[in-house]
Amino acid sequence: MVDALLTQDPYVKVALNVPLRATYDYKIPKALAYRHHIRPGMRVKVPFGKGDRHSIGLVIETCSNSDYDDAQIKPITALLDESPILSKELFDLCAWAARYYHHPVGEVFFHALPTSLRKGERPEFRTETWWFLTAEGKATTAESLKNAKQQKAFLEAAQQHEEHGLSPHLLTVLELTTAAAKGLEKKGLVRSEQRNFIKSVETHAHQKQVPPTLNLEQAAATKTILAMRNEFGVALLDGITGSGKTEVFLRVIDALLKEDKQVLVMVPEIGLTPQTLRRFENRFNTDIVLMHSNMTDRERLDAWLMIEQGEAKIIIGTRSSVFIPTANLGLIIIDEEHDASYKQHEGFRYHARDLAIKRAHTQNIPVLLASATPSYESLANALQKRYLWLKLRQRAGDAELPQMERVDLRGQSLKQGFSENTLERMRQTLERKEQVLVFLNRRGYAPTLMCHQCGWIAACDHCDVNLTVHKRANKLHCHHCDSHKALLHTCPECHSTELFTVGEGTEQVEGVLNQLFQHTPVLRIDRDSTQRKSALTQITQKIHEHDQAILVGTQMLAKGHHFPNVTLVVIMDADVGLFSSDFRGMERTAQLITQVAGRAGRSSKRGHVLLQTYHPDHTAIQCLCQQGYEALAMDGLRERQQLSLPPFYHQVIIRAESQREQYAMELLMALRQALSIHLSEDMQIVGPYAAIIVRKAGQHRALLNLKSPQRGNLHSLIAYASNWLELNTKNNRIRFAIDVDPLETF
DNA sequence: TTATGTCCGCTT
DNA sequence: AGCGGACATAAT
Repeated sequence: MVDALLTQDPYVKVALNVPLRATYDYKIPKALAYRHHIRPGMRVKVPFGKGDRHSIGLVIETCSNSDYDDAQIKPITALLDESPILSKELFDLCAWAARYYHHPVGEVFFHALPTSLRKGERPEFRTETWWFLTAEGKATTAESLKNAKQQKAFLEAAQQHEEHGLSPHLLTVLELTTAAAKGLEKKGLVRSEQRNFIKSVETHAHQKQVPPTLNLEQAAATKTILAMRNEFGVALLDGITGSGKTEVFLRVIDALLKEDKQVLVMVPEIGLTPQTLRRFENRFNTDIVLMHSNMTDRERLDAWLMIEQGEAKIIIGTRSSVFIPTANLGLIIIDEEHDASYKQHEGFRYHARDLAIKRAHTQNIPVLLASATPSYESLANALQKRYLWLKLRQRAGDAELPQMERVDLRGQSLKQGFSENTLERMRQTLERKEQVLVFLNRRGYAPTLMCHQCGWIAACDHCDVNLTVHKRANKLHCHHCDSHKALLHTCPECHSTELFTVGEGTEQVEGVLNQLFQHTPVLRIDRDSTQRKSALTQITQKIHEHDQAILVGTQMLAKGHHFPNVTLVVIMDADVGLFSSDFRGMERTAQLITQVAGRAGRSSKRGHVLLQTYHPDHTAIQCLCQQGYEALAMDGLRERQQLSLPPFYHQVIIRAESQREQYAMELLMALRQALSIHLSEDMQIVGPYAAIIVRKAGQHRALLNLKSPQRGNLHSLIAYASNWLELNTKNNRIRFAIDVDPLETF
């Protein structure tokens, strides 16, 4: 019997890219089994759903039997990979993540792949056409082609580049046409060859920078990190703004490159990648690959392959790059590790920092977390000696940390949000030909549009929020669901034309400052002013052109930018987040203020920070101004411990949403009931409660909060809950999401 | 009466 | 997710 030779199991469990927790069994056609050995991590095309629809799936395991009746099991249509597309390591990481985050496996696996591979394309580089001289072409003089100018030029070039051939890149540089090439090919003088596209072979001609001298702290940190390079470990590089963390990265990377290892550098968002990229390119003579959501599918696949095959040694990427396959990874760096954008807050709600640590653990390599304002989680780990705590408390060069001053707004008459005192300080700064940075974390013109006659307020039709006025765009914009409508000039309720705005956003402040400082350029940096591609670069350029300038912006300003001539930072409203209902409000505010403050005085001139506040005596504001972020964080951690909050307690939030008002809440009440008999002593259930913004994008939202000091019990409870939810949400169009280690609890 | 909309349930 | 089938509602 030929079949006896078959060692392959007859069935496979396949994960599909659908929000379903189940995997599906298929049989392996004999013809396929004879020729290929199907293993976990390979992609297959399978029939799925009604009609003759097909989906791409990933093989989870092969098995000798199935719970299903053989007759019901359909055969695989095609095998798409000869070897697993996901390495064992990444496969295990995804499987672990699916379990940890209680998310459907298929979606997790497919999230780890670039879009083109999700669709079933082959994992191959883009190819490009190169042109080479033939023996005949070598013997022919270009002069003999005097009638065909283009061909003559082409042949000359081909002869000049006989050794390496002509790349498409060279063709454009030398202004040669493919038409000419094809003409010569017919004459047998040149031939073409399809070659793998490897990232444009731009020789980075600029001179490699000479590394600056490290100060003692930097040198010590570098040494310590290098000492842990051959095994798993987490180091927290806790360096104040301007302390030269990046320089430490560069030194460590340099050492690893010499050992031919790869380094993954994660950054919070795309905005930071070009800047980081430049800094790295100026130092290293190696291909650096970027990975972020603004790239095309093709670019992403090429980048993915470059890393997988070890062609590129350094990758700079956002959240999703934690899943990139590597040939020889030696270190993961997570810059601005406190940043909330490492956590995906939709669909598969993973935290890239936490997954990076998990990944490093299984690959036995170190992780470097870096921040001037570490998350309370990481600080707790550092305090408990789970992470190595490396502190940089000196600014690089002769720069000093800026002085933080409170500006008491109580009883002051304000000029469009500025106190007279603040304005005077701004004037003085500008007179010294220095720059002022004004921070206001609210974009648009004003957060409210109100009717003077009847008190009507412009609200979103789909969410329980007010609409933000955007004057320049002449729109009312919902910052929660992105819907917008034309700016109104008459009240829809009482038809009065006396509509007025309440509060200020960056757009308004920009206008105000233009009025107040007519001879000073005012530059706004927020999501609206930087939407166009390269707009941010243009603005940054302008900032560097002028010595005197005012920058106005939102938290975009807080993220890693270097403005050497800014010596005064004005924080317009330091009280936002002081009385937040979210327990992380204070942490966030402190991080934001500290980061923005850190933009001041980065060169030799001392910087100053003005915090406008109505609560100058608030302990947090006082602590931040006088003792700094670390002291405030230590207080915060003590408080978290007393109140049984993260990182001492672990949380899982179950969110439910439904078009109908009460459905989500009722579902969660029933769930709470169902869970109550499975509760162990140390577990708490809070809720269900309505989300702070109950209705968002037309959906009514409720939450159930589960807490426990121990992960184990919590996870089995969630596993039960997720099953229960799958069974109980089928028929009433309620959608649910499980959020493990949530960053937002409302 | 037929065309169009909405909800439900199923995928191996 | 994405689709078809069942049922309900609106137009002809």
